[in-house]
Amino acid sequence: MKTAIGKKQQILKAARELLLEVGYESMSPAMVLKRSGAGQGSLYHHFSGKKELARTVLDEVAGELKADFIKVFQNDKLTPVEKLDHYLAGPRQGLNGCKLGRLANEKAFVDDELRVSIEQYFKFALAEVRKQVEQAVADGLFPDDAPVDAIAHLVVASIQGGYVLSKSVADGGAVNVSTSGARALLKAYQT
Amino acid sequence: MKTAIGKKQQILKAARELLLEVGYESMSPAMVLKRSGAGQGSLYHHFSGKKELARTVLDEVAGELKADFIKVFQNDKLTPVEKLDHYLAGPRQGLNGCKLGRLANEKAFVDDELRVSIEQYFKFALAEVRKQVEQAVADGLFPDDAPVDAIAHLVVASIQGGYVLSKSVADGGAVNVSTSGARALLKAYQT
DNA sequence: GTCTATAGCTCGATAGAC
DNA sequence: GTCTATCGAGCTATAGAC
Repeated sequence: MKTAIGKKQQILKAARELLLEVGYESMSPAMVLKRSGAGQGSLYHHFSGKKELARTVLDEVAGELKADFIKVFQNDKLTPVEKLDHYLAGPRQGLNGCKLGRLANEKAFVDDELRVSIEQYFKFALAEVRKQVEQAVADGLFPDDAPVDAIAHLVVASIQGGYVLSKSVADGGAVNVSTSGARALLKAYQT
Repeated sequence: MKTAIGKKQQILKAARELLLEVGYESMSPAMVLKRSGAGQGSLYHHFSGKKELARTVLDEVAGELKADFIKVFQNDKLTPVEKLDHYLAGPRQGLNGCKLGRLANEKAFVDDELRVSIEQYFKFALAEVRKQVEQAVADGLFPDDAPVDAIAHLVVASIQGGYVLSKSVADGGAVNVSTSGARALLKAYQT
């Protein structure tokens, strides 16, 4: 018999919110406990420490983002170029930042095991986008000499860079302007 | 008569390095003092605190980056599209991240006066890139109906997002792959 | 499994001698 | 203008009762 909602889930929920709101370095265990309503003991009973808590949340988030991805790209009624367009179309909330990409520059993610969560997600995303670009070339939608890897990187970067612009100029819409630029150029790129 | 190199300059140099290496939240005054060889008193004599120190460094950096920008875009022998291509060509060191954009997601930059340094830089960058895109349309190099603002955002985002990818997958080259994608699409966009 | 209490440390900033 | 000494607060983690 399962408990209604255990402290572990409340702690995970609070940590997920805080990782998006303030990032990893600025998220203290004390903040997590206050928001979740749990005591010190609960956190360190369920997790070895802050790092493992964050790692658990990030792996969950990465899995969800991958599922969103697959949902768009498995629609067999769309051409590869249409799938890329749908993926870019969003819309996105720029002031939050990407749940994973927003953490990439933090010190704890440089040499650390924490980075593997976001690394695996972005490698997956780049590979999925690249597949669509390759298919577009194979279908004659994009030029034969298209630099598929570069275009895949650009597609993902238009989102991540858009988030950086949104944060920098405090304009939640900037990320959607950026992706609309990518959509316009990809549309014109079709042969 | 000027002192050889005052403690103030040594502190600024150390802070500049640390802001690029570890970011703002993770840069403690103690680290700045250790690297610069100065004592506590020197830092708080020249600056009101950590925030003003960072603000001073970021304004300096923003000024330098703006100057680099102008150097590329004032070359009268290049077409607007060639200027954009030169700007994107870099190359860039992805593992460092953008000296300003890498900070955009930190908590202290959300509601804070610190953000104005990077906001002003990105607004300047977006405006400069947009001018080139507009000129390209005026010169008949880009289509008449080109979404100039969206393309300008995309150009800047291809760099910032490329840096995020480089950090995330621990591959310093990813940012240059991303910008090469933008270059390819812009080249093909010409009428 | 959850709680409170507290340890040991580092944070950003201040005091005051020279 | 530079230094050392130190403050109060908050950090991550542990101890141990229930």
